[in-house]
Amino acid sequence: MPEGNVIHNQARRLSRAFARHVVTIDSPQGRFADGAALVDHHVLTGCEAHGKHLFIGFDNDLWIHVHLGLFGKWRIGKQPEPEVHGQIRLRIRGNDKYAELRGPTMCEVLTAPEKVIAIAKIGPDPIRRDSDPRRAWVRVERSKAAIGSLLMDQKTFAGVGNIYRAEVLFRHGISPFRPGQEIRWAEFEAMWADLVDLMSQGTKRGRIDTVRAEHMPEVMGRRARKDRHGGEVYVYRRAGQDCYLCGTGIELSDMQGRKLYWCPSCQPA
DNA sequence: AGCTCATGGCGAG
DNA sequence: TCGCCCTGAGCTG
Repeated sequence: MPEGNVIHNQARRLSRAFARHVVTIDSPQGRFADGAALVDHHVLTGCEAHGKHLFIGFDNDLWIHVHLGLFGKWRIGKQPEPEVHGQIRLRIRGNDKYAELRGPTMCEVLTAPEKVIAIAKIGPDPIRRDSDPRRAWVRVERSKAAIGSLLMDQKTFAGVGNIYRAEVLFRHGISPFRPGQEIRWAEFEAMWADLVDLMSQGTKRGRIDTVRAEHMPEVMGRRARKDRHGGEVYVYRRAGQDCYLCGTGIELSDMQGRKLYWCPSCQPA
């Protein structure tokens, strides 16, 4: 259940495990058998992440394009690999490592031009140094849609998901319901810079932490014991609990079918 | 054992 | 905007 930081992390791990190796590619489940045959026994040249999209390159100029969706998962480990169990869409085997992909929304083979087109459809990704935030700004600046919705729009902010959306809005005191048109350049610029920092940190750590150092003592003292997603956050999945900073109850509503968390007092309309 | 929910996105209407 | 796809963990009973 990944946001962009996780995909970038996986791209690095896959590159480290397989780049420059001749690899065996197959599909134990069978649903990717045709695609696997196109790149099997080729040299894996490297992996790239663009937002939540992962591209795995081969020396015959073909790419595997993977999107995990909500349920997809990679498992990467050292040989010997465990016995196959469950539905493995794609398996990669090198000299000493293996990787298994389960449950992706998308797993297909693209030619190099098709890969260029796929990337062009994605907006700027805060984790990539080559991203141009002005591409996001022009979409925000002229949109009547809520900023909470724009942050989840992959053509505007590639790689941002439900946690970073909620947390970056909280950190900047911005209501999720404010239209893009009413966001000022300074606010946008600050949020973008913050996403670059938070998501890059998230890539290294493999978890999403958004609580500022000066608030940690307060948060650690009052947070609920059980929260599965793993990092320290201000509002995500904290509906009904008190805001760590002002004590107001964290609100929950539905925005385009996704859960949205915010503090009505720290993020006034 | 069965149900619900999850860091997503697509296509039909 | 809704339903649907995909899988696994964490509940309930």
